[in-house]
Amino acid sequence: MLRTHNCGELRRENDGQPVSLAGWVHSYREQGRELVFVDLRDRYGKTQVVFNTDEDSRIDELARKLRREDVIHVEGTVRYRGDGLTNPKLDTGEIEVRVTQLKLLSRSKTPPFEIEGGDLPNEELRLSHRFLDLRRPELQKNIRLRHDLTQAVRAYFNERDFLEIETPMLGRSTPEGARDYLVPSRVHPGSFYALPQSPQIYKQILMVSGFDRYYQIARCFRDEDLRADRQPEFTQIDLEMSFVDRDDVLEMIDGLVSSVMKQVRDIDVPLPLPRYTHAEVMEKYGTDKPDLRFGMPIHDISEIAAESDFSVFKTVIGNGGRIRGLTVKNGAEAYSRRLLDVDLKKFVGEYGARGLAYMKVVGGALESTIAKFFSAEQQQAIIATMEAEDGDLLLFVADSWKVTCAALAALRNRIAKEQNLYDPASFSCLWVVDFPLFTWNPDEDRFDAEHHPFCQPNAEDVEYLNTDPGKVRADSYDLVVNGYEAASGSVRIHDSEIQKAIFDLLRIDSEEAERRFGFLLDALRFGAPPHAGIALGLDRWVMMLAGNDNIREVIAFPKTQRAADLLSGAPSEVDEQQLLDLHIELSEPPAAE
RNA sequence: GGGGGCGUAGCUCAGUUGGUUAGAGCGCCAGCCUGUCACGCUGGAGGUCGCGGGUUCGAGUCCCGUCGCCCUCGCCA
Repeated sequence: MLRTHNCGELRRENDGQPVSLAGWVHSYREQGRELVFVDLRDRYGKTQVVFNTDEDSRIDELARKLRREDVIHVEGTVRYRGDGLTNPKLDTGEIEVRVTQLKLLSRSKTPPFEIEGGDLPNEELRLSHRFLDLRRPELQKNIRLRHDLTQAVRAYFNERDFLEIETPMLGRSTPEGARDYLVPSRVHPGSFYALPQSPQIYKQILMVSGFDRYYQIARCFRDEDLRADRQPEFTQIDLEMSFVDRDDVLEMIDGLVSSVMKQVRDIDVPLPLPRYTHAEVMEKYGTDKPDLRFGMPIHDISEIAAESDFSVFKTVIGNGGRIRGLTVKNGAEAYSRRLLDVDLKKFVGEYGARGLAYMKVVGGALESTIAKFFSAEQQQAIIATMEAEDGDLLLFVADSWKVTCAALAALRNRIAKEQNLYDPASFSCLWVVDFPLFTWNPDEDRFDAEHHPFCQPNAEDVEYLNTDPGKVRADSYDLVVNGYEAASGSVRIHDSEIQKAIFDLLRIDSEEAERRFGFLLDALRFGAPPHAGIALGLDRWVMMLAGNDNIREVIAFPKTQRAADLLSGAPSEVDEQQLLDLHIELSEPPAAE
């Protein structure tokens, strides 16, 4: 071993002890020719080491050549620094190591950015020099947190009879859902594997095989556009249970969430986590993943507006639309006319809203350019419906149901942030249940599965399967944390006849269904237990627990928005021979250098 | 595919209505300094203003195109 201690553990009690340390030169301070201080750093902390000619002039000579990020090994003696000479900012600040032997293990080029202190460099540089970026304490902390979370998850499931089972990365492409990452087969010309979007089918088959309780920290791949909270490869905490119903899964995850939050961040989560129906949150918050760290629900004034003289609202209602809005408490003064007419209007426009109407509540009545279209009685009705008081600002979107949802949900999040309506360090966890089983796809003239095609219809709604499929609720559930989808799951179909019926509704004919999912259908015909499961987005959980809003901050080697790895240079062109082996011919030659 | 933002020294940024030799802080290099710890002091080096084209007597600045990064809509069973 090169070291007896790490750089974060020496204390005054170690005074006089001979030690050896190794690490990176974090900073370097020369005091005249014969006294040199170095803060030596490793992932445990920093320790000041001292070189002094009194001890050995050769060491001192070498010490003066040290530069930041050089890797060195020192031997020496721990010494209390002396009264008035300690540094309270360092855990090891009461002591220093007086060096008697110095060895330069590795020289460092001058780093392109500072490891600590100063403004963060742009992300491009951070990603191309990720090995340096990862030395920063923030990322070290995040990666550590990720480890802690993963271990807490494993411990929780291991204690409850779950088996951790791996499933294939090279699988079959199922064109439903997200775009697949494809891997060409060398031995089967013209055929491709797909990287898993999730281990969905395999884990269901594991239930059929009798494994009863499965979990996996599973890497998943989706070739879709990236966002701040989305990477093309990401990690799910995936699990599946047999002989359970919805509530069993929800309770299991309630326990997981509270246990993990307590363990890794000492956060107390009251159980059970509240449950809302999909219909309820869409009506109240306009989204299936509401951030409930604050209130500000959506209110609907369609009925009042229909009776008013305001033709813009009446036309929308005549076309089957809705007039819905938000009440910004004490917001009347907070938003200037310019902000409302330009910024916020443009903002809701991104979600398809053609306009943003606003009113202020002043002296118990409405003040607005459109107030004149509403009678005194209607104004009172609006104030009552919006639960508004003097000084409040009312914001309205008049549009289709869908557009009012999207625009107001986004607006609600934006305003809450701007108005500091919540503590960003707080947590709100909730379940959303009873999602619709299908959504109508007008482009393809058919229904699409809202969750995935293996989701069990709610028993009460089975009668609508043939008459009104849009009405059928699914036995599915999402866990929402701070406005993020943090987990998603469902009770699965374990009857091949029902599964076939669902495929029919999705216009996947039996031949096609057999071709795509035959192995699952076949498995379901050999004695499938009722089963249900869920998958949690590990990266998002770590991100939230790290107090971050960017998933790249909790992934060691993330990709850019264009799915490139700036460190390794992936994706890259390959040799002609590799393409030949894979029977691949490029339709367009790559651009010349 | 659409919308928005950014790109000037190694890093973070400033740079006026288009006008002399493009600046600052940090970092880097050299020297000085025996108790520093954001050390201090003195001096110095360092620029394809992302790239290409255009307008102009003159472009970091204006116009067109293009590349990269970020946010976002669509997309993400």
